[in-house]
Amino acid sequence: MTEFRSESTWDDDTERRVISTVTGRPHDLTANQWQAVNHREGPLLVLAGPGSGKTRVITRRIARMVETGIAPRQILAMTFTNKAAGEMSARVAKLVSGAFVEVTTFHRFCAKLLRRFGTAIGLQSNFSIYDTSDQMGILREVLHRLDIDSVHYPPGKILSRISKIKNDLISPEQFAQNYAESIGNHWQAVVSRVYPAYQRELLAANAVDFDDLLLHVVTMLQENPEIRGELDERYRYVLVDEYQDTNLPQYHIVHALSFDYPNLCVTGDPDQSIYGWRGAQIENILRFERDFRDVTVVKLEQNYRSTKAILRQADGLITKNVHRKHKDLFTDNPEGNPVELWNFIDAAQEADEIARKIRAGGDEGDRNWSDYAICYRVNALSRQMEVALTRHRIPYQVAGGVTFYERAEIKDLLAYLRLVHNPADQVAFLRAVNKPLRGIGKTTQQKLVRWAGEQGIPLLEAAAVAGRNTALNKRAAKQLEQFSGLMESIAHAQADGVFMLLQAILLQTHFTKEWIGDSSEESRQRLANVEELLSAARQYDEAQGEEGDLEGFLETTALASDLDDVDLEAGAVTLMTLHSAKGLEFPVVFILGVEQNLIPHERSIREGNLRELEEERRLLFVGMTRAEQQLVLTQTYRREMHGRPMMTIPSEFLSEMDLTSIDFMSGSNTDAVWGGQETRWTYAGSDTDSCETQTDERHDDDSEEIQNEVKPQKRSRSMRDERTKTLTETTQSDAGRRSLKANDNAAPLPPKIFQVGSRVLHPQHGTGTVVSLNGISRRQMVTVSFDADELMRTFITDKAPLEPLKG
DNA sequence: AATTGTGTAGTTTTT
DNA sequence: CTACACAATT
Repeated sequence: MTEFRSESTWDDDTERRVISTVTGRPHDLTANQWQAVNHREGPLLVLAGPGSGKTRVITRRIARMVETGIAPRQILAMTFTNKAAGEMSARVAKLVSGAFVEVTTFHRFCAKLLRRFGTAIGLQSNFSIYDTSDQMGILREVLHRLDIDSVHYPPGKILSRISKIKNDLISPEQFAQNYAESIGNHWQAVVSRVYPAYQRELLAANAVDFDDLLLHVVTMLQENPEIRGELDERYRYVLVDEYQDTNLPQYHIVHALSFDYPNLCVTGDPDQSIYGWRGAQIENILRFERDFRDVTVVKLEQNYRSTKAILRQADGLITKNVHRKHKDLFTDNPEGNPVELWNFIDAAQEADEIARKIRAGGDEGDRNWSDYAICYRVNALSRQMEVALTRHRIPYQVAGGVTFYERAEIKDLLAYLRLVHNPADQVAFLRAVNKPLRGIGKTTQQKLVRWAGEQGIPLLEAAAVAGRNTALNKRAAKQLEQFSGLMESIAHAQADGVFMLLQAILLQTHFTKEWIGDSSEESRQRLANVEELLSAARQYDEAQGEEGDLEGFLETTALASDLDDVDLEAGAVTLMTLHSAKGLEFPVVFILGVEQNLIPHERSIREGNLRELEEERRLLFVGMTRAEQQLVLTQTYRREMHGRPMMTIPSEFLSEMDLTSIDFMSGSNTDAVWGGQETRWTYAGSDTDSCETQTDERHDDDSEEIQNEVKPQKRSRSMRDERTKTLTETTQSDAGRRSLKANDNAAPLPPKIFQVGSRVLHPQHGTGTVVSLNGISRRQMVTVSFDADELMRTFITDKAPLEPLKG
């Protein structure tokens, strides 16, 4: 036993002083957590389940390192989001006052490196950072010049392809060469022309896109071993959070900084890898132990967040993933309420009932609005929820949407700032040049772009000498020269800080002139936005003191995210996608639309690959594990998809859990039990009248269109008698349904009871054995393996002429 | 140069 | 159905 050592440390959550034990381990850390916190030299992998106190471990570990004598400047902690970086940074600062530890995002860190070392790869230090709309601007120019039709080749799609290629660390030259050497399709042909041109334009504009921030750093580190060595030595202790979400460039960066000093600590959870579609490589975390020698692995499996009931269902789900490292999730928390599955007729009812429930929780006084989160797979689902919350007068915030810095007038103003800072910035020039309107229209702009391209000079320079361009008419040339003069004057304005510079711009350009006299709501909003930008600039200046440089301000605006201003204590219900919910926690969580084609998303089903399906499962897992006390999943009977009402199919994930199903579809309830699952059994007879399923017997190429569209009732009888064909095999005519209608006011038919393994009889297919059950209530489905042909067929229990056999 | 019309596509999006 | 981009108007 080591010598008794008395020490005390700050509890980062409660600010309570905690006394250490004999082992030196603080009371508020478990043995595993302490092992991670106390680890010093060598690679460390922390596999942290949801709610296992991962952030605490990281911050405490950083504090511990500083306390035990490591120079703060040798520590680098990297996260993905500003928010995570901000929180972590604040917690570290609280633990070790006075010591500055660099806690930053990957992108910010890379931007910083490029400002310093970017010249090594042909970038000037005042480069601009292009967001998606800026990228579009460049790309449109490129497409126009290459005479590529943007209808067949949408810029957005091209960009995402380029992004994918970049994330695979393939340079334009390599891509073009690969294409030349192999038989490519027309998309590759286009990309092999566009990608190099796009990249050239970016460089000419002294600009980088988000991917480039990482990519250029990788290149810079590869081509300059001395810089890599210097940085490796400087950052001797590197920590990376959410390592399961790193992509290839990030992997290279982290490794490049951990070669001579492999004190790399990564934390993450393979089960929460949900950004594979964006290039994140779950393999990075899975192979960590093979990437380094002598890796210490710490597993944090105890959950401090959720009830036993919630954790059990989440764990039950995630264990269905085949490609997975085993983890034993457990909690000492109470059992809590069962996880519920609420069944609704449609999205309107779904939204209304949830709002009603939240209202009741708030009114009873034991819940705050901010206790609730409503999550969904796609943003489109937020709409009806918003309507319902508004109607019930419940305050809410939607994570996502348009970032402040992406609003038109703000981007316009920022374009001036960017142009001051980086006169080569083409997108900024084109944005600013005619706002406010000064008669420099599209044709003039195109002529200027062409001419400047030929001359090989930036647009601003070309504008300054526009008189020499014979293609331009006199008037246009004069306007351009005037604009150039204006920029000159702004750049030389006696401006101390960003705030004053912005004021100079507003003054000299008469930016707000057209809105000032106008009392319309739109103008009012725009002026308010401008005010807000001014105050953001002032705050920035104050925070930075005399240093208040333009570069830093622009970087902050460029790297801002719409998640940054989600305030968890805002006293409002939070609406967000399952993706943006990662890392958050709420007492009560609703997950909307747990339906096939929504989650798992239709795309992941269509691709038919397990990898994508498993990512969808992880996504649901992430959503479920956000809940502390109460978790509710919902599904509806029909839902509008792409504007058309469709019958839904229960998510296949539902059958992988054991949820308490509650039916909101009608008032008349009869209890029933299936496969040990308690269910409120309902027939919504009156409602069945208003909708009808339709056969999808087309065999054209469009047949990937999903399942059964709901049609209004005015259909011929013959149409009504056609068979329903869902994704599943199915259903007998609606004989069953008709009898139901006749029985409208009579006692409902008892449900047929099937269990996995039980024997059944089908009039056409003969006898068989039940293989699995899926779905609930009226849409409970049963998959049967038939004796005759050994084929599996799935039926909607309630519609198929399938009878349980005894024995 | 702004307005109106037409067509088309329609996940998720830490930066 | 709706949002968006682009084209064709005035």
